[in-house]
Amino acid sequence: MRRSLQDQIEEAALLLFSRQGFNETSTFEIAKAANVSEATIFRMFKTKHDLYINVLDKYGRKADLSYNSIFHKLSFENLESDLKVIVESFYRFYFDNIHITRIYISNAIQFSEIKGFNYLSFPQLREFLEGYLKEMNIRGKISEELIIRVSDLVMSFMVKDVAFLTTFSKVEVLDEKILSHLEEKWQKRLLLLNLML
Amino acid sequence: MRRSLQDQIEEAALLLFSRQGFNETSTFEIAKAANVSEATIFRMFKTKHDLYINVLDKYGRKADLSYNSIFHKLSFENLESDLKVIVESFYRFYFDNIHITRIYISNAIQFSEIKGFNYLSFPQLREFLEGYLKEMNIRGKISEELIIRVSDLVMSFMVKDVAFLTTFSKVEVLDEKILSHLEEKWQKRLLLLNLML
Amino acid sequence: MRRSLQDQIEEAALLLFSRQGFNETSTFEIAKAANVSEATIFRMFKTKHDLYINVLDKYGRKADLSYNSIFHKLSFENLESDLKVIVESFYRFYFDNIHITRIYISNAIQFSEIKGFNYLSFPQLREFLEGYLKEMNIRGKISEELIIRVSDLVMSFMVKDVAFLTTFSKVEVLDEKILSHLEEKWQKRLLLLNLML
Amino acid sequence: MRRSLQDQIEEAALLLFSRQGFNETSTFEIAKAANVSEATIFRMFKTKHDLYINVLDKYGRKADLSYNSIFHKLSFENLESDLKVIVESFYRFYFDNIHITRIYISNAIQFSEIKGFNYLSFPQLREFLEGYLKEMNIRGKISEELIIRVSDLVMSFMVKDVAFLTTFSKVEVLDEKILSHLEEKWQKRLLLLNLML
DNA sequence: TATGAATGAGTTTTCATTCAT
DNA sequence: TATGAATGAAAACTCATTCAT
Repeated sequence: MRRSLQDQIEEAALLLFSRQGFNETSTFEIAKAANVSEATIFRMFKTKHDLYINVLDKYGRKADLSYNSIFHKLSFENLESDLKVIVESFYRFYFDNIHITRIYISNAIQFSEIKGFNYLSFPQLREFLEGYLKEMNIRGKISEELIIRVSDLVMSFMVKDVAFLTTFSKVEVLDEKILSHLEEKWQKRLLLLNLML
Repeated sequence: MRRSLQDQIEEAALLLFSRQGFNETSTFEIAKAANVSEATIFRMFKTKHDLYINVLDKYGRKADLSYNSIFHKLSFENLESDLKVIVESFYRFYFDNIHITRIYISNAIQFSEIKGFNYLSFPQLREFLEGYLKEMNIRGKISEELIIRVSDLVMSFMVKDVAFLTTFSKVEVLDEKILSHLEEKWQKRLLLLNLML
Repeated sequence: MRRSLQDQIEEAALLLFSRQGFNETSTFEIAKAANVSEATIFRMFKTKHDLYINVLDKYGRKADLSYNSIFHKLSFENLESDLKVIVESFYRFYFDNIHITRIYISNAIQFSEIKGFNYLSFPQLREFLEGYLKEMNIRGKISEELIIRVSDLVMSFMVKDVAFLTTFSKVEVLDEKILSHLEEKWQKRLLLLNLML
Repeated sequence: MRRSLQDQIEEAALLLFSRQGFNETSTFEIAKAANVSEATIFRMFKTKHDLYINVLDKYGRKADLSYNSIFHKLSFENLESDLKVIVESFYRFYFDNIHITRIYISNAIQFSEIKGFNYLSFPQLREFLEGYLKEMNIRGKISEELIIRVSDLVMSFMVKDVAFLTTFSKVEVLDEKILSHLEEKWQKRLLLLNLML
């Protein structure tokens, strides 16, 4: 029961911190949104800042890419079509974790606790990508030196897109319209990648 | 004399807004940093928000790329070496205007007045870059269709670097160490560009 | 317990608003007088203005003439002696509600929420008076056309007295001296009324 | 020239104090309305309160009934028609001096300097009225004891009307509509006076 | 003389946090 | 355990008043 209460608070906080920022979100608002009293929040978290860190940590950890679901969609034959699949999966991943993503991006300056870069460039995502590229190298589809270069490029485009969509454009849901727009962009980007091969 | 005082206030505000954000900076802090009373601030700017907008506008306008100083450094022969010059000039430009740049990047979510993207991708910088590429096209050094693709790529890398350096890493001065690190990165990026040619 | 605290605040506010006016009374003063912190006031009332309206409403409603206590003092035989009784009751009523009365009178200009005239001319008081006069008409003691004329005259004198006593003379308690002075005045005024009969 | 400047200030202050009250009117507003700097106000008047008193005194003194203009309109034959003339003159007088009148009425509570009653009941107006009634007594038109009773009654009605019109109804100009409404009221009031004769 | 510039002392209001129950 | 009640500290903002020029 208590667990559930703590969850309620953390969820409400996540959403509000994501939409309004830390200082713009009052504990009163969080309490109301979580359907508890302010006092309850402070019994569970020493300070508002504590709650913040807790939320970051919890949802940061939770954000976990399900590799298998991607793996079995890959051909390991055609780099281009595989990258399309990977890229879309990544976008979906970011937007499935939209709130934590946005907090990391937009509050990075004020809170040194956030090592946004690492999170955003998502070591795991990069790792996954590089894993795939290595496999492709083994299979003789790309040269070794291209592994890092391709992953750099792909992550760069991804991160930039996500940052701008979530902060400047305040997009919270990745609908069909946005997806097709991104697909178009990547059509051209993949042309560039083809050149590298 | 008055001008100077207003300048003091605006400068102090710029710095503090850049380092701490809008809501994390109190008018008291600004007053102390500018060596004036809070009342003086409010005589000159109706509200704190007014001061903010004013600072953005003033330093936004002030940020102006001096084209000539770059132009005469360009060979218009070797794309790679020219791009190196341009890219470094751009970095320097962003860091000469570090505070306004960071404000635009980090406060974009909360203030719709900020069209951070446009500013950051600096229409003028992009224009300059495209101008150069067009010239190179005329001189037969690159194909027409590459103009936009190259400029997109260059700006993407630039913006991402600047965003991460100024917000996540809180770098305020572009020292030799960072420059050489960036140069290294670009070494590889330019290889990629070469492939496109 | 909470009720009591709110009461404290409202009472302190009533007194201070009555003596000094709205703008001349700071929330700090009210808090001090009510023995609470300013924050408590603002938890209970969204704004200072809200507190003001609340006080007006609460004490305005509370001000309620107890008819019975007057009725059984009336002879319904002698108009003059009955009017003396009524008039004194009215004065007492106004001074029992001295603070709300004074607020209504003196702040009417600035706050359109206050329909001071209606309050001051106390529909209920006038109603009561007219009720009595109608009864006297039925009993054949006065003509019908005199009902409204007498009530007008009596209310006019009353309102003027109360307004001047409470605002210009700042009287807060209706002591014997004032009462006897008013009685004297009414001696003459009743002579006038006798002429009308 | 300076005289003119002081006049400007006093006039602006009179108007604003009348419409908004003392505390609701800032020296900045007065300065702007008077087309001078705030500093100029404080060179001429030690404090804002000084300015207030000065304005009251100046315009209080200035408010002066022109007896002659009324006198030659009186018949000294018919009390009723003469009173109509006098009463209308009085109303006009109050509204010609609307601002000072309203200040006296509405700020009386807060400023003990204002002896609003004396002003409002305008010793001179009452004097004039009593002077007229004495003359009528000499001419055998009314009994001596009625002099004071009639003047009391007339002044009571007048003062009440003016107070309500200027404060509750915020009337500033005595137009035909209001005048005819007042005339109607006095039609009935004069009936009452007739009874006294 | 007249004023632009500057401010100290205050105002209303917010909010994270504590505490008694 | 959960919370309603209470608040200290600070925030943005106002304004009468002073002072150098």
